[in-house]
Amino acid sequence: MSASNIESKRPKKSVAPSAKRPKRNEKGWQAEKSAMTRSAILEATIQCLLELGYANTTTALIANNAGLSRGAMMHHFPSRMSVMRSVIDYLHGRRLQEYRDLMADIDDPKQSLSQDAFTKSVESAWRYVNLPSFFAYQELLTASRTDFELLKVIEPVEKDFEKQFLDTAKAVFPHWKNVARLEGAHDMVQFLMKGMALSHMTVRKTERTKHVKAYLTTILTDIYQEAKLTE
Amino acid sequence: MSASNIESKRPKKSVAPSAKRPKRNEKGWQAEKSAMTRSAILEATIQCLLELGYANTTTALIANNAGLSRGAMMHHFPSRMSVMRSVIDYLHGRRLQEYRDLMADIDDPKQSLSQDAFTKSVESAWRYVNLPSFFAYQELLTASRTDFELLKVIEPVEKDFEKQFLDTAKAVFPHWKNVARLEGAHDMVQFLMKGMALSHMTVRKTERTKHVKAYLTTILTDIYQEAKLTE
DNA sequence: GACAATAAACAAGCATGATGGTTTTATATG
DNA sequence: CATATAAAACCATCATGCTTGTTTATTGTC
Repeated sequence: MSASNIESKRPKKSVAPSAKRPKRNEKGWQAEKSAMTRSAILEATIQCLLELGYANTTTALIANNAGLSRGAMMHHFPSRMSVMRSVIDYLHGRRLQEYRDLMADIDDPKQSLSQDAFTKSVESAWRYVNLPSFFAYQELLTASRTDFELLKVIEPVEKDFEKQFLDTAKAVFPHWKNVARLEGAHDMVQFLMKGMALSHMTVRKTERTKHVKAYLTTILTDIYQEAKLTE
Repeated sequence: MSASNIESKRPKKSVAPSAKRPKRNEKGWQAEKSAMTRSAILEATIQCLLELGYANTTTALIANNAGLSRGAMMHHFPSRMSVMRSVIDYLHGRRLQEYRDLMADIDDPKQSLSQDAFTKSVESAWRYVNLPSFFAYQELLTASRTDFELLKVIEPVEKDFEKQFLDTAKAVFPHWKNVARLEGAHDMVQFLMKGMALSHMTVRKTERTKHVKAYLTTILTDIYQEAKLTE
């Protein structure tokens, strides 16, 4: 047996989740620490999903990445799938939050929607599909195509997500009254962004991206103008 | 973990690739049989990719699906990666061919491009991203994000594919002179179709799909009209 | 003492690549 | 033509390493 493993087998304590650590003599210290550990495991899992993909995200790697032993991890999550379940829920909320943050303050409550508002929303949508959480979730979604267990978990979440996602878009554009047109525009944006994000553009990526985004902005403006006529 | 396959362990001879089988006393029978076996292995691999995903596509399952022993398979392809290499090349050609077939006879050589031509091309693009070969390739592409070995194989192929893909689109629309606009339109179509194909639309899938396709058609018409002005 | 958190060791299963051996086909030679 | 020999195709089995989930042991907290 040679020391072939470059990485230390010992869990590294480095990954302390970015939060204050509780003092040991406080009330509820144990509970809080437990929550922090859980959170660290979820973050570590997401990291693994991003760097290694779903298939290679093993329980050992998650534990190591979170800075604890595999046994400790299995104490918090009794199986690999149970970790994934929690990660899916975690990403569900996080992605919605990130989307809302990105889309905040776009529609001017005082006036009708301007070209500028659409430019901003397209840019936000593009940023959104480039977030780590998007790729991590996408990894789970892709795996669920051929993993029935995972599909059972992610399907209802996905359904709820799609609804809340659309509702958020509606909330962002309160001036846009024609709901059917708004939904159509929402689909256009999301499908385009997703298609771009998941395409391996081998040449002139930035220009093409820019061009598509610019054109999409004009499309949105057109749809909105037309929608206003049929209010 | 994966769906427990209750299939027989014994290789099934059923998967004879859809071609005439050569007579055994002919000249070059062995070579031809070898080619058929290789082909059967590639088809079996694609089948596995579709049904089980890249991670669960094991050499044992491929061999079983192709109707021969693992040993025999390892004779033709010395490693799992070598199978994937060949599958990637195989899909490369096949997908281009399928796209060309779908896009054949769209541009009327006698007249300018009609609305009908764009409707047809959008429909073809949609069919294209719903072919098995698209999903099989997508499985490989997704895996390559976190599998460096695979990435090294698929990257140059992807690059060549993108080029030939675009060239095909150009060849399909010889009347479309403004190349920059054509490329932009091509991107719009491909990103949209890809985004739709890879989205798990949980509600009103057919209507939304139909609506996006219809709107995309009008977009293409607009882009083309504008492109004609700047010829 | 009861319980939570952690660590370490264990057993079973699976996927991979490699080995050794058998059958079938091709080819060279008298 | 007959046949010896090389080459290709094929099959069964094995050793290794990895992953999972379980179990056993240790430490610290209420």
